[in-house]
Amino acid sequence: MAMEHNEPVPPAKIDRLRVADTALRLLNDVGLDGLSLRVIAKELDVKAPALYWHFKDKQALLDEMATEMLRRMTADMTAGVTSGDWRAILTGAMRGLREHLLRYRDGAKVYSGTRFTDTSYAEPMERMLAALVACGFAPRAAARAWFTAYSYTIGYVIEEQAMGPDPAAGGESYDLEARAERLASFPNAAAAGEEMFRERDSGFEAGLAAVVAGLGATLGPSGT
Amino acid sequence: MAMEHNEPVPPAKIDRLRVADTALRLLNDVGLDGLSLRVIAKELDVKAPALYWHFKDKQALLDEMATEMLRRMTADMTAGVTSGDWRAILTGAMRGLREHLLRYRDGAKVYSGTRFTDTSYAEPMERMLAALVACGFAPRAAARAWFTAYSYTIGYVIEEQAMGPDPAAGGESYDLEARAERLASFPNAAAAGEEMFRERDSGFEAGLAAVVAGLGATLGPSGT
DNA sequence: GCCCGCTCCTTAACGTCGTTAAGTTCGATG
DNA sequence: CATCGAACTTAACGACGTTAAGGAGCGGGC
Repeated sequence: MAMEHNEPVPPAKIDRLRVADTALRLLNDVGLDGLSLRVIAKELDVKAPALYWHFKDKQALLDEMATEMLRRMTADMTAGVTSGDWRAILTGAMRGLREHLLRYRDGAKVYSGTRFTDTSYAEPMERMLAALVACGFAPRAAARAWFTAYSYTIGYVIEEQAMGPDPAAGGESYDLEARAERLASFPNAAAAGEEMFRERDSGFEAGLAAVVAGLGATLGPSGT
Repeated sequence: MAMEHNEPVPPAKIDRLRVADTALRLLNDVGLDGLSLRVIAKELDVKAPALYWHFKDKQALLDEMATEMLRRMTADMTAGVTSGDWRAILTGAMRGLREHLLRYRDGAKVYSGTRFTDTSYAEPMERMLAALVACGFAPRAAARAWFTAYSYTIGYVIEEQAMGPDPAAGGESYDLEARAERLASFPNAAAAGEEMFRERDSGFEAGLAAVVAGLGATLGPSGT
């Protein structure tokens, strides 16, 4: 049992990836508003200014977080993107995108609108687009189809996460009764709230199915 | 020319609406990051803590800004929502939504995920949904269709505004040449960037047309 | 063996932010 | 005229992102 050279606790040097990983882990505890540099630094047993050795500012750290989220997406979504019909490919990709965004509190807010720190996004994107083209999409149509489905997914998850925790899993989140009373004279709008706030998974699927169907009809290969 | 009672400069009392209006005007100058309470207060010839008489915190002010944005949308989008086919109604509504979000810097970020301060959103929403139902949509399908198109639009404009100013109107925004070089081995992804970064208006229209077509195919009235 | 230079981090501090507490002004009301 | 509440100011707090200056540790060259 006697180990030579046993370091008491290896300080585990800090690099961009370890910082981004720690920040992503903290994100679920403290939320985006609570994610200060001092909090991240404390978790790394370091003082806040030390982070400026690895990142030029906080936005660069957030960009690295988004890039790391992307890397994890592509890491477990490599299944069957190269084959099968384009509908299954696109649907599966967007499902995976949403699923990963939901893993982190304010995940969609962190992810959307940030610029990736390297070109690691290009390879999975290339595979995706190449698959669409192989199915008969014109190259520009493939890009447009991808970005359209992407926009839908991002917008959906942003709204979803802004609503608070899923009412189907615990707390009631939004006071639906009081809402119904306020909207007594707007029956359709009141019912729409019910439709939107509940059944988030199936709601996303219904919208995604519509988007994919529409992409096939307007941008898709003419033959299929 | 002698006017009695001419106040030198009417202090123009402050209320929630005037604060939100001023903040929205400033938003285009300073951006969301630069929109501090002290800046807003200075524009109103007031000190920052005075705002706390009218709003419980900054988020309440942002909510009021989003609500005011919505009021302005509905104010000049009352045209022909009650009649016509649902495709034109939904397309027109989403076009108007995007157009208004683009009027303010970070408009989509401010708008998305905020909770409105009153029920002024319900009336236009009710009109919209009632029109869809009148065209043969089931009530829940109408709500789902609306929210799907809404998510797409929000997501699109968020990405759009995060890219920076429109390259078609002035500065080059993003270094497309360097980008092309970095993505030399990913031809489809490189071309997709071109497709997405340029032609924003027509890109939005193409995606919107696909979404609307898909909604008709999957959620729309069976007869039409 | 010593010193240089580089990497990585600390200590100290600056200015700004959202926010709170306490006090002031002022017009309406009794 | 006294009072009261609405609307605002002054002062201050703690936390934030960020910068400047410096120090510990360590490698390679003379």
